[in-house]
Amino acid sequence: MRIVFMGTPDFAVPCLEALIKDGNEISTVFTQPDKPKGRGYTLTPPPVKVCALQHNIEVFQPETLKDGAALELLKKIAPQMIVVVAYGKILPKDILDLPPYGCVNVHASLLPEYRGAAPIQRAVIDGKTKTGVTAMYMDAGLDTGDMLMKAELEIGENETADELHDRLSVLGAELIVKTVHEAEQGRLTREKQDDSLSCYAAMLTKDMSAVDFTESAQKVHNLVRGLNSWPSASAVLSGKRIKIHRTLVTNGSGEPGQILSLDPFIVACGSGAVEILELQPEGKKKMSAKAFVNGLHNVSAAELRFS
RNA sequence: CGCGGAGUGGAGCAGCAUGGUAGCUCGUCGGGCUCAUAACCCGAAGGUCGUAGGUUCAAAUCCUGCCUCCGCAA
Repeated sequence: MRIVFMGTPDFAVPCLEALIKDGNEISTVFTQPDKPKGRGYTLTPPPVKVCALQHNIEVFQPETLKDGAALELLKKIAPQMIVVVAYGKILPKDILDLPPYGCVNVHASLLPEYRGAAPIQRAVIDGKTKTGVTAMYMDAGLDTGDMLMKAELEIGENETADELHDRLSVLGAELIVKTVHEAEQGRLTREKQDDSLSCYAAMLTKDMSAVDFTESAQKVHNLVRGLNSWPSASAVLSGKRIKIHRTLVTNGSGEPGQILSLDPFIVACGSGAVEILELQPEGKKKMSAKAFVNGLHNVSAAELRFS
């Protein structure tokens, strides 16, 4: 099938690669403009662009799709289908209506749950045990179009959002290839989303990264997992800011934030306790809790505390 | 030149303002104790202190350039 692909971050790359490998004709990829990133504000191309260029596919990075230039270009290409995976821009109606096989989107949740920007992380933070990917026709709303196909998977009890992200992106790649096949055969069926079951997964911000140890151990653990590896859960330990990368739920009780033991490194929560496995002091590399404790000089558990 | 922290045996740190003996907690290896052990005791190996210059009788420590890693911010 002749497809125009639109996507931006890592999550979209396996989908693009799978569609290429499947033999579809992809002459053009749309992705977000390069943006300044990291220390020194280096202009960085989005992962989808890097992938597309490796396959000698033409890349367009319009600031907006609304000024007609994008529509004109698309009319010239005349794709049979437009596949959109985490592109990050709203497609205007005249583009949505252009391809005969429609505009198909892959979303990293079991819709109608977790519409929006951060479905993977929100599912982990909420302690969900199951999630998946959904292929759907796009309409004017945000992730509100009719659903076509889904694939599910279980979330591990200690799985991080990053790990889940990687698994879902592979699952999404399989799903979009299947969806394209089914579309070619004319076998797709639409299913309307039940809006009453929907919820919105808003974008993550650094404001949410602070761990509240008065919460239950399970909630703390879920936040740590869900915010890994960005923006990361963080807390202040005896005046120093640290990121908390990996935890386990364990037994123990004490004042929330109190250090119950150094080896293993255990912190009391509102109910239960979490063992911190991996952390990162500000300005330092990520390290095991064991290594962190080794670096403390004659400090006892009682002298440390999360505030 | 966006702001800031840091490079010291395999890991995490101290030492640096007041230059002069390589330190701490672990890990590793050997031995001991023990029914046994991740526990305890004894012993050992392992570092040109990121790199290139400079100052000095003498530099991990003071000065300059470069490389690398990380936090913030985006």
